[in-house]
Amino acid sequence: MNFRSALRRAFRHALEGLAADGVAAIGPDDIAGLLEQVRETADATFGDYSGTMAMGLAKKAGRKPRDVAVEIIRRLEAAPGYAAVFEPPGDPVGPGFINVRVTDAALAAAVTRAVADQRLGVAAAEAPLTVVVDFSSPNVAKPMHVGHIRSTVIGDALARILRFRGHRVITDNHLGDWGTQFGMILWGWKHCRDEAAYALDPTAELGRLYRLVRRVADAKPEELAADPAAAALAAQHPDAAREVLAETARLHEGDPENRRLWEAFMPVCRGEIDRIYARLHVTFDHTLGESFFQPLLAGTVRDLEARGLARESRGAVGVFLRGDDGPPLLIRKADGAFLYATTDLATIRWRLEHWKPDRILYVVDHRQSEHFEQVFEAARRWGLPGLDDVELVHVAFGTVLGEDGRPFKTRAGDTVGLEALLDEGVERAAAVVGSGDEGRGGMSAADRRRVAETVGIGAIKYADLAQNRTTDYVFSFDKMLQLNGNTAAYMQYAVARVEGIFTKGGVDREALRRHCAGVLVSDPRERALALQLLRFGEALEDVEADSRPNVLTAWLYDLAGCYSTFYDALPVLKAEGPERDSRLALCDLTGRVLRQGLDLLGIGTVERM
RNA sequence: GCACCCGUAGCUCAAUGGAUAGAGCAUCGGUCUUCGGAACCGAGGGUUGCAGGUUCGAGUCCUGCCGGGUGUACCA
Repeated sequence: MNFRSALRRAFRHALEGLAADGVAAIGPDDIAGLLEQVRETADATFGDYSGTMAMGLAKKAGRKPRDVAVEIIRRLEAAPGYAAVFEPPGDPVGPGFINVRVTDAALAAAVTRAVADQRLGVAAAEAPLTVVVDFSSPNVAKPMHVGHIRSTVIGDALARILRFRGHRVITDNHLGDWGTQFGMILWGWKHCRDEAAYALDPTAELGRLYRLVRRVADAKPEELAADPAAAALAAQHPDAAREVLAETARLHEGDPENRRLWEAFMPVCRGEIDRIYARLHVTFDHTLGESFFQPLLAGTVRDLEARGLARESRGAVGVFLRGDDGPPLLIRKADGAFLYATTDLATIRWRLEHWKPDRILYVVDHRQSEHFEQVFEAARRWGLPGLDDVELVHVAFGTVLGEDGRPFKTRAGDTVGLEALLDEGVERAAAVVGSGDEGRGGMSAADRRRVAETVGIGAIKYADLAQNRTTDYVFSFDKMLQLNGNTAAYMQYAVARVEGIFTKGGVDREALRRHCAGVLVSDPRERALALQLLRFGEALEDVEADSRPNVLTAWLYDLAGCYSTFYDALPVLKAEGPERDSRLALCDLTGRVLRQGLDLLGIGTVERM
């Protein structure tokens, strides 16, 4: 049961009646926007939901806002299905707020049904869509670092949530496996490889070559001053930057040696990132990297040229989106190599042909917003069949900062490796887990390690997801591992507390779910908890609307708060009869919803911690 | 130069144009003979960077400033 959806249906009926009766000129296209003004109240003293459209409609109707509200209310009460679920709205409040309260009977019935429901009372989307989620997409030749975690964690959460909502979700890791970074490794391999080191630890050696050559090619004085090896190499090869690009171009042209090296290096690079995905419990339906689309690139450029969208300029080929003055979107370099814009355009076409999506989400750093604007615009002008009906969305996110407010780096100024970051999170979590009450410990060393892994990884993910993704965020182990506040550890603890009740009480949860006669919502704290539980589906709808997982974390945190208040004030195991069953059912549903919600965020839970 | 993003409590952050701008941390106070106290309840703390404007209503939209970040023709 989604109360908000039910109430919006009733409001739709009321507003259509208003239009039909000539009270206000409301067109069919206006209705959806007006219905968005039906939402939960900011303060429970106003009721559960409110409609605020009367104030806006007043001018259009040429009447006072309160009069319009009265007209809406009269039709709302008469709407089919309204009275079965909601109390009569009464008079408008203030300038024209229409406040609505769910009846206790309807609330109790709905929460009782949710207890017996596999989907916890969450209705699936009425119109399932095919959604491609393009996320993570690291450059395989570079070590994964803290910057990759946001795309990976946010993208995975969005995919899980959309899937639970009933959409057909296709996740794709669009690996950077064909760009200049490979030219760096190829050049490094040819000029300064350490074969013994490569035989021992290929990943580390490729990482060393990448870091070394990047410094040589960039030739920034301050970096070279700090790195004598790079400085010496740079002095020896003043033309390194150009040579690196040449290696990349040769790879793209099919040069046998570079191709052979690429094929040798790829499994090494893939193994490295797959290990991290396994640890994060992140999976993909497809991993179609840039190299996969490489055969399509020449045709993409030709097609865009043939349609008069792209043309040669200063030796390169670009799509001029803003006339001749603005910078073009380059799709082929003067040396013949293709760019990521080329790949992105070819990828859109390929996805359209093979997956027929309704929506494609690109979970990528906000710094690339201009790139995506241009790519989306170029794709529209390209006139690909079916593209007019596809939503292309850049799900942008901010930078990860250190506690000094600068981009997150080690003291030495290097980017922080993702694996080291996860290790530190788990290590710190182990210290926190170990500090708990020994009396109910009894956990083996293996259990404690498992719990620390779940809590540590969960803390890192949750901290990222809990923040509005559009802003930069400050990475702090101390804050994310706090046991209070909106953190993974607090949420996981809430789950463990619920588990504890059933263990201690020896309650058969399956039987409870089947036989619970009815949940009671007579106490305000029971009522508040029940209502919050039933808003799970609304929270997921809101996450989808703006691709914002922090809406779900905030809702889960509120749920945990409702539960704590309920549990602190009212006896559960010590209650008797129907009241005991009712409260146990609320506990059971809370535990399952918290667990499901965390699972949708890609975060694990434990039975004891 | 131009474009985009950001500026909210001491700190880290919330708040689809709605009602009294909310949490956590920190500070101070309270509850309870612990159904997991890793809890609960409460207080103080704000001219939402500044100045205008639109609106019944602005942290949110528009304009101009100030401050910070990012991007800006051949990296991704």
